[in-house]
Amino acid sequence: MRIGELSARTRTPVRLLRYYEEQELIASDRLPNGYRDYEEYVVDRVLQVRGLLDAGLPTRIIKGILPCLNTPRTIHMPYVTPDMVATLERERERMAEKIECLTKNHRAITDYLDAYAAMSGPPAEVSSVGPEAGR
DNA sequence: GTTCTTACA
DNA sequence: TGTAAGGA
Repeated sequence: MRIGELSARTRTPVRLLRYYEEQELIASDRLPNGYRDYEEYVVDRVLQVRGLLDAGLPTRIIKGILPCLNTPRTIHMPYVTPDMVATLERERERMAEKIECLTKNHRAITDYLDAYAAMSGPPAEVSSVGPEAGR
């Protein structure tokens, strides 16, 4: 598939897809006309990269550990260096902290919403507010 | 109409 | 990253 389709299927700006390729996070072949041609698996690859990026990992790190995260989770011992293991452990810890923070804020919002619902009456009152309200 | 590279705000 | 320029 060409870059436009990959962009649509991953909801990722074309600009970013080219950037990921520049950072060697994804690969592509070239069509006779010079257009990029992507394999089907790249769709999942892009989604995974975005997930990692969202988790706070820099593209630099992702480039290094991506091979370890490929599915099926085949561990290529020959290429796993102590350095990579250390990086993975460090990132895992960072993610755990982020999850804690998110969980905390998720609770705060949930509590607020519950309190608001309790003082503003039955859900039926508020359910009339929205994109389709008043029609 | 879609994509490409390069470069600047 | 967004966006524009100038081509193919």
